[in-house]
Amino acid sequence: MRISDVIEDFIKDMMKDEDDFIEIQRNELAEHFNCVPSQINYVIATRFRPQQGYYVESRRGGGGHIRIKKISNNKENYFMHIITNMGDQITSNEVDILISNLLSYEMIDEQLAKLLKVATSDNVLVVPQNTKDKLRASILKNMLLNID
Amino acid sequence: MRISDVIEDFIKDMMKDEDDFIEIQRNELAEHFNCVPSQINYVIATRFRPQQGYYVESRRGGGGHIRIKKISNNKENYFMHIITNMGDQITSNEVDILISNLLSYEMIDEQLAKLLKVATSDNVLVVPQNTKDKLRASILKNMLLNID
DNA sequence: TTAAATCGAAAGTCAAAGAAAGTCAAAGTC
DNA sequence: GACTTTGACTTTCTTTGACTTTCGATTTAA
Repeated sequence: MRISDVIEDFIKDMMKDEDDFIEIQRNELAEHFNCVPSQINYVIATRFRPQQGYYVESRRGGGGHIRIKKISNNKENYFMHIITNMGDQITSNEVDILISNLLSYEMIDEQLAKLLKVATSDNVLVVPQNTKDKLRASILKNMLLNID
Repeated sequence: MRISDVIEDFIKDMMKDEDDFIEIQRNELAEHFNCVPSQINYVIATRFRPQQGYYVESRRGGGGHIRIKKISNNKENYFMHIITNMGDQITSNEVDILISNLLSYEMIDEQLAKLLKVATSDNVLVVPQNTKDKLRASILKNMLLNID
């Protein structure tokens, strides 16, 4: 069996018990599985993507960590559906439509709608035009993942 | 847990009770936490910046002290203060601290904190490293401006 | 008697060392 | 050919300590 799969299972096993998120130390975990630390990055990059329902954050330096959050079950249906089907780019127009759908189904309120809109709007994303849609998709997916 | 975080929490805890400002002795505090005095400077420099809503002044020599003042208490002012002091770049670490301040002063709730965090987190902003802080500032400012 | 020098008690600065995590591309496997 | 493993190198954040500056108090000198 691949070491990546073993690590994946191990992490998912940890998640079972935890409610909110789990925190790992990259080096420690690598040590435990006798692999190079960057293997952990690989596992996370391939098995814990937003599309798969995970949100990951980390901190370097002394006392650093990697934190992995699984989105809760009640969201898994609708939001996950959106996220998995979004692809890795989305235009600002498409976001508009998406948001107004969410609103009309009352899955989000006005305040939240505004924030989603702002955080993904063209004027706010101060990066080259041709990179906006990709960035927008990333932000949107991750925000949706984190709505209770 | 990092000693810097412990010290940060300790100071913030002191602030909770005080209305105007708190005063600490650098050496005394360092002694208390069994660290070098300059660690206190580090904590202040990284966690109590003006951008984060604090104003710090100090006095050397015998009977010296460090005084930390929390700026404003009312939501509008505080938000405006943050926004005007943010400059056009902000690191993800600074955002962390800012958010935890907003949270501890109950200016935002957990849900909102999570969204601010996510929308500005390093992993989510899929653009070149050297452009992240600028983009982050833009997103953050605009989101803050749109909180009711 | 008072202005200047001195002393000790703070706090400040800065750079080096340490402790994580991230990146990327080459090599290996299936 | 796609996925995985590996490792050298980079970046970020924290801790530490030697050295500097500032300030108030005290002593010294004119």
